[in-house]
Amino acid sequence: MARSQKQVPLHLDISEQIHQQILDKRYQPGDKLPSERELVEEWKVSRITIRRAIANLVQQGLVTTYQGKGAFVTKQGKVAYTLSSPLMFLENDLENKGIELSLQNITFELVTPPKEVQKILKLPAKNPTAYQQKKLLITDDVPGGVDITYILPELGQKFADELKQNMTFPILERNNYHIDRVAAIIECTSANLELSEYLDVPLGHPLLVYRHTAYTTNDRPMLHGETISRGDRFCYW
Amino acid sequence: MARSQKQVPLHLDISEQIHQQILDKRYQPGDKLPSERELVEEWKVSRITIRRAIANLVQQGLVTTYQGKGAFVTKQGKVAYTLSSPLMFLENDLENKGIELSLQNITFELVTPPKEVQKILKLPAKNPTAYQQKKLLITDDVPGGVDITYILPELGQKFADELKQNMTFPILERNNYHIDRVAAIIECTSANLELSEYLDVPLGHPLLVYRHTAYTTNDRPMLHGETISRGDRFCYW
DNA sequence: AGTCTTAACTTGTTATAACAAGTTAAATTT
DNA sequence: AAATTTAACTTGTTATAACAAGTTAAGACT
Repeated sequence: MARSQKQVPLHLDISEQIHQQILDKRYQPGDKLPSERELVEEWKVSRITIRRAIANLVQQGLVTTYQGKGAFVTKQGKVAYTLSSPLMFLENDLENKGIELSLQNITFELVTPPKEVQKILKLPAKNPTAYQQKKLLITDDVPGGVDITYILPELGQKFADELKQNMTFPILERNNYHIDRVAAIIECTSANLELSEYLDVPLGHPLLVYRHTAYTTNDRPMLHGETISRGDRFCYW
Repeated sequence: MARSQKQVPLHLDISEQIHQQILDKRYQPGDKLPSERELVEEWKVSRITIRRAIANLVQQGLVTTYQGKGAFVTKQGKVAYTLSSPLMFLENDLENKGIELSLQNITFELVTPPKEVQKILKLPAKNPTAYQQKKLLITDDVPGGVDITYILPELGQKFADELKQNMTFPILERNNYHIDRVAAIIECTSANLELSEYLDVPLGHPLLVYRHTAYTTNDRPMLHGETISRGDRFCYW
């Protein structure tokens, strides 16, 4: 088993070879990898090296580990958000694809938003407050995303109850708060501890961020927020 | 130093506290964290725990380590791709922002593409070949993205030299191959070994993927590829 | 002054060891 | 038969230790 004459660390060598075995279908999605003990014997290295090799695969999203059970080849499969008809209709959009979307309110409270948000929402310099809402987006009973939105205080107060149970944009439209324009950027981050717990992913897991600001007539901002979803389960079309 | 009554592993406790110190500006972007030896003394734990704590921060993109130098708080700062005017004009787009874009051809060869690509490009069942080009996108002398594109053989052959030095879309337009429509999805992945080496990021680093297919009249596909860029440096607008 | 060597740092890799904690199925008891 | 306990797995956490490899600056030598 001629190991590529050093230079490359062992753990990388091993994880790359297992990676190749996954590509070669020796281990298929859903399959359990050999246990750490077995891999230690197979490769004649210490457990720390095997654990690092598996960690490499986990970081690449190829393998998922469960304490007490084992390490399994990750099953892929992404759902596409449709962007062309804007995000407001996400609910219907997913429904068309046969995916059930439900919401769970995490927090809803009046806060002093961070500076950037104050600026975007054009809040008054003295007493700059807005409602901050955190919502968990659950698709097919699995947490798929988190929405963190800052809403102008008058709107937040008015629709507090509704906001806790429904998608934000349709509520405004229904109540004659016309959304004139949505400025949006799509980016990508790594899960921090809070997000990793909400979304049930490991620290650093890649996440898609849809950061948006909704304006009504005269370019007056109504809300600003970000919808953060699991990068392994969603994409924008 | 009442540690949150166990339950939470030490390395997480430590990385979260350092995270908080970064937010509190005790360590600012670009600053060097204390060395592992110093942190071991400060926290009275073993080096393995400190290393794990720092690894947590690295995975979240908060800290970058350099062998022999130390661990530094990552500097942020993203560049926005403009999507509304499609990607073809990326070059001008970045130029407007004062960013210099250069290309470096990695590979350019006739291959048999994977099944999905064969289908998308409507390649003939017998002898399904296309040119595969890998290009490195360099912004301000730093690798920022990789473009992997499959091009119909007749086009690839015709513009081989040009393709190795310039952006793909403008070449086609210049030569009267009109691009009628571009189907695109944006998603997010983790860096595998190959990408991590090209883009100089750690394994598993979040990456933005712009997967596109360009069609000419009559819905005839011309090329299909993906532009993969560092999630910490780019976003789509 | 300028170059080279070296010593003292830094992070990276790997081994051994022990125990914690979650899962599963066999063995035991009810 | 059903419920409970236990034993044997699994991965997760943490400590100690030694050496490899990259960086930096002080010191020695031209």
